[in-house]
Amino acid sequence: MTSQLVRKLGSASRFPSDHPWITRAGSFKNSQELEEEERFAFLIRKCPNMRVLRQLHAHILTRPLPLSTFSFALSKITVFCALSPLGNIDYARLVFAQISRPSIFSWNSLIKGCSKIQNPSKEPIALFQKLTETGYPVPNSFTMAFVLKACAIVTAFEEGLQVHSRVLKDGFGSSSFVQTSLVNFYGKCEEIGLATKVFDEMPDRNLVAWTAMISGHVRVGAVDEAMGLFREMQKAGVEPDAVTLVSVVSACAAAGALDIGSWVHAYIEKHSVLTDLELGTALVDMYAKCGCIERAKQVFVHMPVRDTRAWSSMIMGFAYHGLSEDAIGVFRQMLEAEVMPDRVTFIGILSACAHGGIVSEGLRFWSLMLECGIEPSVEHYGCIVDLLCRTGLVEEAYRIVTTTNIPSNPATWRSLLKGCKKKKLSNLGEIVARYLLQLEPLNAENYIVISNLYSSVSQWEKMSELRKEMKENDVKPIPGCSSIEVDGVVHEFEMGDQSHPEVKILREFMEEMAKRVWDSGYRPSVSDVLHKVMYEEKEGALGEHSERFAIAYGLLKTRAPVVIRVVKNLRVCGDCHEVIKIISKIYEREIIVRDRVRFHKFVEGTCSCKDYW
DNA sequence: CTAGGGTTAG
Repeated sequence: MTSQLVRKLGSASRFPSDHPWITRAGSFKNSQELEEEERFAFLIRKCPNMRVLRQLHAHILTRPLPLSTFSFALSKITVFCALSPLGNIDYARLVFAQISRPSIFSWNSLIKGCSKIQNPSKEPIALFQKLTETGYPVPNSFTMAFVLKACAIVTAFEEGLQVHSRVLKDGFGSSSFVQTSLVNFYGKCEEIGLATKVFDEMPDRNLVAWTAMISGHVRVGAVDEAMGLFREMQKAGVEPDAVTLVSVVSACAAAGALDIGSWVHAYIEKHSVLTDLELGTALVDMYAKCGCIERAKQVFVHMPVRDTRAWSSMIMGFAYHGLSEDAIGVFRQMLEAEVMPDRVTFIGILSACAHGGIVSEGLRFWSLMLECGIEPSVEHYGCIVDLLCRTGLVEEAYRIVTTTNIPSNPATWRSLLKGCKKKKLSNLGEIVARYLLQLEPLNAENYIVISNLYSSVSQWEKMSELRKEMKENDVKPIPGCSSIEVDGVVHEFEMGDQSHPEVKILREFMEEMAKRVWDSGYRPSVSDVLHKVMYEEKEGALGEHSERFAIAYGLLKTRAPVVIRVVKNLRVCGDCHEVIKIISKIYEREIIVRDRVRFHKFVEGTCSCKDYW
C-alpha cells in the first residue's frame, strides 16, 4: 500500500535519500521506527487529496504499529486535515480524537485549523480551555499565538484577556509572536489603548506588529494616528510591505486624503511592491472614495486577477459617483468573467440604479439577486425603496416597506419621506413623517426633510409647529463638512467652523467672498431661505457653509486648482454648484468639487444635512 | 505550525 502510494505520487516526489532522523539527539526510537515515521510524514505531506489521505489513514489503523509511530502518524494526519487547503477540519477532529495523548503539536494544529474555517466559532478557545484543564501537554508560545488569533477573529475580548494573563503567568510575554498576536487581538477588539500598551512594551517592533497597530487604528477611525504610526514606522527603519500598505491605503480612503493616497500608490510602484488582490482593491476603493474615479478605474483595469470584492469595490465606486451606466457595465463584465456577485455586489449595483433612477434595470438586478439565492437584507430593501422613491413610485415603495418582513429602518423611511416630498404627497407624507419621528426623534435631518415637505405644499403652520417640536426635543443638526488638502495636510471645515488656526483671516476673506457673490446678483433659493428661517441666519449673508470655508482656504493658500471635497449629495444641491461657479468666475480660479457624499459616516441620530442647503 | 490586509444602502 505504501509503495503503491509512492508510485502514485510520481517520480517528482521521490522519497528523500538523506536520513537526518538517524542522528536525532535524545530519541529512544530505533532507526527503523524513525524511518517509518518519516515515511508516513512524507506521504501525508504529499497527499494530493482527502481520498488518498483516507486510504492512508485506514492503512495506519489496520496495520500493527508501535504506539509511538501510530500516534505520530495520526498527529501528522491531524495537521494535514486541519491546516492544508486540501484538508478537512471535521476529519481533523475525528483523527485527533483517536490519538490517546495528543502532542502539543496536534493541539496547536487543531486550534489553528478550526479558527481559519469560514464560519469561525469559539471552538478553538474551548479547545484551549480543555487543554489547560487537563494540564497535559503544556501549551507553548505557538498555542498562545493561535488562541489569541482565534480570540481576535471572533472578538472574544474576555477570553482574550484571560489568555493574556496566562501568557504573562507562563512566561510567554517575551515572545515577539505572542506580543504581536496580542497587539492584533486588542486592535481587533477595538481596544486601542491596550494594543498600544502591549506595543509600547515591545522591545523589538517588527513589521507585523506595526501593521497590526496601523490596521487597528484604521478600524476605529483614528486615521491621523494610523498615518502617524506609518511615519514612525518608517523612521524606525521598518520597510512596509503589501499588507502594511493595505491598511495605510484604507486610512487614506477613510480620510479622503488623495494626496497621501497617491503618494502611497507611487511608493508601491517605485518599490515594486506586489499589488495583490487586497492591495489592488484597497487602491480602487481609496481613489473612488477620494473622488478620483478615473484613477480607481485605471487601477482596476490593471489588476491581473479580480475577485468578488475587487469587482464590488469598483461597482460601489461608480455607484457613489452617480455613474450608474458604468456601474452596470462593470457588473455585466463581472458576470461575463464568471465571478459570482455576493450581497455586497448587489448593494452596489442596486444603489447605482437608485442614483441613476433606472427602475427597470434595478428591478431586473433584484430578480437576478433572488436567482443567485441571495436573501435580500435591510440594505437591499433600502436600495430598492430608494430607487422606487427617487423615480416617483412612492406608493409602491410604501407597500414594500409595510408588507415585507424587514426591520424598521429610519433611512428607508426617510427615503419614503423624500419621495413623498418630491411628489407632494402630503397625506402619505404625514403618515410616514409621524412614523419616522417616532422611530428616530433625535435626528435633525428628519425634521428638515419633513419641514421641506410642509413648505413644498405651503403648510406653514405645521412647519412652525415642527420647529417648536425640534426645539423642545433639543435637536440640533450636525453640520456638513468639507475639506481641502494643502501640502499633504487635510484641512477639515464644518459648517460655521471656528476651530481652524487661521479662522480670522478666513472669515474676513469669506465676508468679502460673500459680498462679491451677493453683488453678482445671486440670491439664495427656497432651501437657503428655509435654512435661514429655521436657524436664524443673518439676513443677506450667504451662510458659512463648510465648502465656502474650504474654497476660501484654497484660494488663499494655493496657486493650483482648488480641489475640495464635500460631504453632501451635490446632485440634490443645485445651490452649491451655483455658488461655486460664481466664486470660480469672480476669482478666475478653477474649483474642482469632489463629491464625497458617502465618505464620512455619521453616527445614528445625527444629520448629514443633505437637505440643509 | 507561529503574528498583520481589501468591497457594504440612505
